[in-house]
This record gives sequence, structure tokens and C-alpha cells, in this order.
Amino acid sequence: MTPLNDHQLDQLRDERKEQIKKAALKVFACRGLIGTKMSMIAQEAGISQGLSYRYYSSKDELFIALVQDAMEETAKAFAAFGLMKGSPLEKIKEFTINMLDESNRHSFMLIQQVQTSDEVPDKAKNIVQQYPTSSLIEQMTPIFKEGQEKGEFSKGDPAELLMLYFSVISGLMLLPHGLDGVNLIHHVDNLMKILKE
Amino acid sequence: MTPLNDHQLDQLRDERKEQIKKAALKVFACRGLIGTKMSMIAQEAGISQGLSYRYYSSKDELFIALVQDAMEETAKAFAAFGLMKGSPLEKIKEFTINMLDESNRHSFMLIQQVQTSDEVPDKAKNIVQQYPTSSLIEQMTPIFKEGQEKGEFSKGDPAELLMLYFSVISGLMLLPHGLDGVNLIHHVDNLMKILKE
DNA sequence: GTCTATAAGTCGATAGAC
DNA sequence: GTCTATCGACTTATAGAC
Repeated sequence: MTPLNDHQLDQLRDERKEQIKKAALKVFACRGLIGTKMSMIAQEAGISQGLSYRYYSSKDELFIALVQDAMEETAKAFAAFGLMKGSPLEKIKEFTINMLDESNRHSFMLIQQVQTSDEVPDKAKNIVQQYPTSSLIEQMTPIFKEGQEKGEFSKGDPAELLMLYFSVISGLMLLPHGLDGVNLIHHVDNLMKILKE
Repeated sequence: MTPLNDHQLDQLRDERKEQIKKAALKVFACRGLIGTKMSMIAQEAGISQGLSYRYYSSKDELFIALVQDAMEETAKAFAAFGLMKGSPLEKIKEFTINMLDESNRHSFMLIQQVQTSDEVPDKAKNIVQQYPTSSLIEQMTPIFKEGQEKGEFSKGDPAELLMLYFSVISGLMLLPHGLDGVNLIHHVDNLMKILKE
């Protein structure tokens, strides 16, 4: 067996860090920062409780790293929205399906916790505040206006329509998956009726 | 000052218990069972931490009492639905506004916690299971069928339409109030478009 | 690198003063 | 009836064996 060089060791370490983050996101998203014990994350990742601290120096640090990742993912999802093809309705539909996907849902639940709980580290709050929800949402305004001009969407203040749409999507994202086994993706067409006249 | 008789003393005690429950519902709903410290409830109720235990012998007992109340309230809200006046659409609209009311939202968030967390007392789980969500929801089926027959609602499996409606409402109920200041009540008419053709 | 054992701190619950 | 002080259990984070 050839000994591993520094680069390979670093890579191995990064892989383990990713393994811990993946386990932690699942548990933090469902149970919150305080409701999650380091032992739960360790168990989910298949390692001992003490070992976690060789990769993240504290529970808070791990939580903050996850929040950072989640915000970057979310910002990317909104940015990608501007580049989508098709009619306004088709764009919103694709965006909606993307948002309701499981991995996005966990990230979103984490961010929601940071925004609503006052027991998360200040550093986590600061990260989330760097990407104001309003500016994220406002990236969608042009598509809504276009949808109204083309007669695909109902008339009225586009900001209000956008806000209602976003509230509904946010609510669905917070729903524990499989509430009574509804396949939400299957119903996206029905959901889109909120936007139409 | 006339000394109070037994009945009056009991009544005073009950009032204090209600005061504690009201404070506890607010905190439990937002932070969950584990995320809530008895000291938070005591502070919200304006009493000392130790005094809470003169009225509820444990944090779990207090939580269970709240779950019991919440389930009874919820069951009542669904039962009242059958007695409402007006067209199917008007009934659903009234029901929706009722559900999105703050006091109902907190009860619903509590029940959702019992259903999704596995760290709540068994007794709480048992109470919630006594009122199966499915049977609660199914009380609305006749109205949906009627709405479809009258052409007010979109065609297709009424159970699926009902499920979509209920998922959306559930999601909105779980939303921390005032997410970016949307007045949801004001948008109920738009929401109802999900049901229409 | 990974685990087990333990020290320090936190919170639920109780005891005892007023 | 209410509060303050404290005990015991549990959790985070570290120390030390392998």
C-alpha cells in the first residue's frame, strides 16, 4: 500500500467533513439546534460522539457551516431562476418543483430556524441577513410582471401576487415530508392556479 | 375582606392554570418541547420558575394538557365545518380564515410537533392518534363533492383536491406569522383558486 | 484516527424560607 | 401561595487510551 500524500489526506478529511455535514443537516433541519444532540449527529453519520469534535470544534461551528452552505444554495436557486427558458408560467413551475425537492427543503428549514429562533449563534443570523429575503424574492418580480402582461397571470399588484405565491411555497417547504402521503410535485399544476386569473 | 370559600379558591387556581397554559402554548408552539425551558414559560407567564410546579407536576404534564386542549379545539373546528351556511366555496373560505387565525395556528403547530417529533411523551402521541387526521379531513369530502357537482370546483378525484387544499393550508399554518408581512386573510380569495377550474 | 471516560455546565424538579 | 436555593440527571466538550 502506497502511503497517502498530503493532498490525499486532506481530501479524505474533507470527505469525512461532508459526511458529518450531511448527517447534521438532516437532524438539525428536523429537530432544530437545541433539539439536536451531538450524539444524534454522530449516530446518523455512523461515528462516535467524540470524533465529531476532531472535525468541528463545536456544535455551533457545525451549525454555522451548514447555514452558510444553505444560504449559498438558496441564493443560487434564485439566481438560476433568471436564466430559465420558457413562458413565465413554465419558469415558475420549474422553480417550484426545484424548491419542493427534499435537499432544498432541509436547507430552507434550517434558514427558517435561523430567522425565527433567537437561540441560534449570532454568526448564523449574520450570514442569513447578508442575503435579505426581500432581495431574493424580488428577483422574480420581472417574470411576474411579464406573466401579467401576457395575460397568463391574474392582474393586480405583482408584488402582492408574488408574496402570496412565496408564502404558499414556503409553507409547503416547511411541511414534514409525506404529510398523509400527498405527492406535491404531482399537484404543481393545480398550485399554479393561484397565479392565474 | 371576606375569606374566600372553597369554590372561589378553586376558581382562582384554575385561572392561574389557564394563565400558565396560555403562556406555555405560545412558547411550546414556537420552540418545541425540548427547546422550551420551564424558566421561559414562567417568564412569559410572569411567575417564578419554581411556582409552575405547584400547578403542573412536570413539563411533560403541562405539554400533554396543551395537546389535549389543542386536539379538542381542532376537532371542534372540523365539526363546525359541517354546520356552516352558504355555498361549498363560501364554507371552505370561512373555514380557511378560521384555521389561519393565530390561536388555531399555535394549536396546530403543537399537534404537528407531536406527529413529527419522537421526543414527545407517549401520552401526547396517544391523544393525537385518538383523532386520526384522515377522519378529520374526510369530514370535508361531501362539501368538495358538492362543489364539484355544482361546477364551483375543478373536476377529478375529490380526495386529491382535498389533500392539496389541506397541504397548502397546513403549510400556511406552520409559517411563522408575518413572514415578510403578508396579510394572508386578505389573500384567501386568491388561495381559493386552487380549488376552481 | 477513532474510541471511551470524564470534567464542566445546564436544566428539570424539589426543599425550605417567607 | 410564591420565591430562592439546591440536588440530580443529562449534554457538550476535552483528555487520554488504543
